[in-house]
Amino acid sequence: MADDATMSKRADADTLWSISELANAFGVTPRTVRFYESKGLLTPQRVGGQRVYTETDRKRLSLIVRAKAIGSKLADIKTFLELYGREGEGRARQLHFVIERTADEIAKLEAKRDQIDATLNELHVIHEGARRRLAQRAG
Amino acid sequence: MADDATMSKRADADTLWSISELANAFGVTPRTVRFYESKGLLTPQRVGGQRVYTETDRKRLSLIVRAKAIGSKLADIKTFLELYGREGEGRARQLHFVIERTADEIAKLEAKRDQIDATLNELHVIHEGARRRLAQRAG
DNA sequence: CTCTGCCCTGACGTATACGTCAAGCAACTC
DNA sequence: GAGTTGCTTGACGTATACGTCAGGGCAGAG
Repeated sequence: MADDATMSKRADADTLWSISELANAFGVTPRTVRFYESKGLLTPQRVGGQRVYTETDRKRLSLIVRAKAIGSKLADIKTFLELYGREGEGRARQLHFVIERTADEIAKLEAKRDQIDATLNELHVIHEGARRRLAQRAG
Repeated sequence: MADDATMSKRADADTLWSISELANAFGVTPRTVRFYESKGLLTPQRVGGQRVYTETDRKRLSLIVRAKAIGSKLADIKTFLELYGREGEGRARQLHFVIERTADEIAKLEAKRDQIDATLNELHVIHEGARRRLAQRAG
């Protein structure tokens, strides 16, 4: 099963990054990346003391950045990341944990999206109202 | 009783709240409400030193709480509130300001909603994957 | 008249999420 | 081989959003 798909993936999957390369790729600072590591969100390998990041680390950081963008706290993101890590494991309790936690997160995010939609509606009302007033004034 | 609807409406519009009543109504603490005032987000009237909140204040707090729930910072919420305040004014520069700021906020929120949708999709994949594994295991 | 309850204003403490030095090692360049 | 660049680990500083006393006032109940 170690086939072509695996091989072609490996070209990407084998790419390694330094801390500043990875940080720049996501518009954050090296300090931020180290901070995430100190919080247990990233666990890069070391080569002579220097941090070396793999594709897996990159994906994790990607998720962190996006989760932050939607207002999640780092502590929440940590459990969130653990869902990805545990998904592969087959034990029933792990699966139950994943199912419950994802359901929770889904509910939370959907509620958040509803709030955003409500706020968007209000903003549209204000926006269009102001535009109409300006148009009347000009006309 | 002259008119039930009018009366009950007036009762709402004229209802006054103490700080703890208002705070409890939104699940926050009086300290939080005072903090928002110190940041210029609320400007209740005073009666012998004591804060008295009207329906307008209540609506503002409602907006603050919701905006916070979707991850806005208090500083942003302040300008946001000012959009509501300025909407009534007719001066062209004010209208332009409102139009631009609302457009900005709309763009931001739509981007945020897209991020949430993307994350929701991933969560659904994880959730369903785990459920299938559990089902196979059971079956 | 004291007790209870709610209010007030500072002032200091706390959690989160980093930024900003400081001091030092390692590799490459000139 | 001195300088530049990039990495390392602390340690301390900062902004946000409050929590938590501390100390005091007023108003009604007993």
